[in-house]
Amino acid sequence: MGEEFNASKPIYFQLAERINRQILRKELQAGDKLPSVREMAIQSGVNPNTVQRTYSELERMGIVETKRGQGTFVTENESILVELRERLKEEQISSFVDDMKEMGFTVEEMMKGLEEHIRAREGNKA
Amino acid sequence: MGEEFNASKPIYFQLAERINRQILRKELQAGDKLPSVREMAIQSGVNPNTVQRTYSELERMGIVETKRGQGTFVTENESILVELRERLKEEQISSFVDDMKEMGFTVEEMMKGLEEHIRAREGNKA
Amino acid sequence: MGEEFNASKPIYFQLAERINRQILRKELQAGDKLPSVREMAIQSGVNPNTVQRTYSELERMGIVETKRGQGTFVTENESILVELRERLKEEQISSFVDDMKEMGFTVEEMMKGLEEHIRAREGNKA
Amino acid sequence: MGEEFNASKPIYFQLAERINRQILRKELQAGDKLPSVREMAIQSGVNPNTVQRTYSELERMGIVETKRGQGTFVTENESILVELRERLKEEQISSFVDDMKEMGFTVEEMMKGLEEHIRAREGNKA
DNA sequence: GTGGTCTAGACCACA
DNA sequence: GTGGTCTAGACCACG
Repeated sequence: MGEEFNASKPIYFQLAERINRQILRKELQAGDKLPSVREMAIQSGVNPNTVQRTYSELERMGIVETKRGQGTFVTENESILVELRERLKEEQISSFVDDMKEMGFTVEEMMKGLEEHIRAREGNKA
Repeated sequence: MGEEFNASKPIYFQLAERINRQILRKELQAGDKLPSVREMAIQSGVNPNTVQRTYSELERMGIVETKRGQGTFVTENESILVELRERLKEEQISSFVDDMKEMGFTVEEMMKGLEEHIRAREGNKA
Repeated sequence: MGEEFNASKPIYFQLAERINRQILRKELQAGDKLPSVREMAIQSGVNPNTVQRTYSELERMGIVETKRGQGTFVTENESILVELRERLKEEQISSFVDDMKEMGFTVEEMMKGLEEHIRAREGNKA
Repeated sequence: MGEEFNASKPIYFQLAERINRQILRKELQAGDKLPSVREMAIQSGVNPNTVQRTYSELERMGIVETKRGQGTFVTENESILVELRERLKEEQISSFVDDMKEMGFTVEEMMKGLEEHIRAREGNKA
């Protein structure tokens, strides 16, 4: 049943992250219906209240929309999804750069290391 | 009392990571004495056995050397420290790339995003 | 309850030696399951944590592999077992030669004594 | 102050072994005076009664002789020393062979391994 | 059930 | 004082 949850961040937050990634990877597309709160609770092994909170957060961010009596859907507003994509990219990059700096690496080392890493992996694309 | 520990990775492991980063940042230099097991236990708020395990792991990796009755010291073998630096850099880069790919980003997006991020931060150097 | 432990070397280490010898003697073969940590603790009369440490060391050496929730098994990688055999043989020989030299015996005396000892024991094979 | 004592064998016995080895290595020769009980007790960091027992055992074996009012001396009876030498050699060899057999090695492997070990060490004689 | 981690508190050898 | 080992007993994640 997918990955388990981490104790360091709130579960509702991790669940939201997971859904966001599914959207980014196009596993969930604009307009797709999300599982119901109860179903998602069972799938994820968490309390329905937790799922409810996750959906609320996602709705607050404009990523999903709830239609009374029908369920929760990925927004059809593509620009929001584009923003989401940009925001997550920036977060990831930002924490990468911060971590590297915390370890004493210069930006030059990061860029050079990244290029080498990618070049080395180019042969065996997964 | 320094940062707290995360529940997702073993404490002894996180403590080792922390020390490794201190070494990378030259806060701990070759030959420097680490706090005694008991002292580090108090500083970190963990059990002395846990610190002991951390120090053992670091010793197994060659990063640290213990002198009986005297304490634990950062190895004077600079080449090991250089290797450590390279290994941690590669690990960090590797997990960054994997995470980004998992989120559906291409290598081009990563590189471009990174460059932009760095350029944007160049003005207000912290 | 098998043999008792010696006070001169750590128990976890002696237990590892014992298991290594069982593997060399083919009492434990590649792929065989070792007793669970708790069971081995009872059999050996030591604390489960001590057994855990023994198993960890063996795993670090590649001699044993753990499958979560299933148990600890002798590695199927035969070449590691061959290496183990060679390493232990060399260690045993090395300490024998060193001890003999420390007692003032020449290599000629060692070889000759060994040959005689073996020839004398050849008649009454145990 | 030399090596420490092991908890697995009685201290008086280990002390006797040590003295025997000194005799084998000619550090103590026939007729030499051993340190007084009190002095040896201090040198070795053990109780004088323990040293006394060691000397008694050595005397029972004919290896040393006590002269009232003068001290304890290595026997002048060379044949006893030769016997000692032979006995210790045989003990060492015997336990080596038993250990190797316990680990599943054949006598052929022992001999071949020993020869190779010695040949490899011939270049850099200590 | 399995192995893995952590704490508390003890004892040891070494210097 | 230092690090190293051991025990007792607890809790966890995984299957």
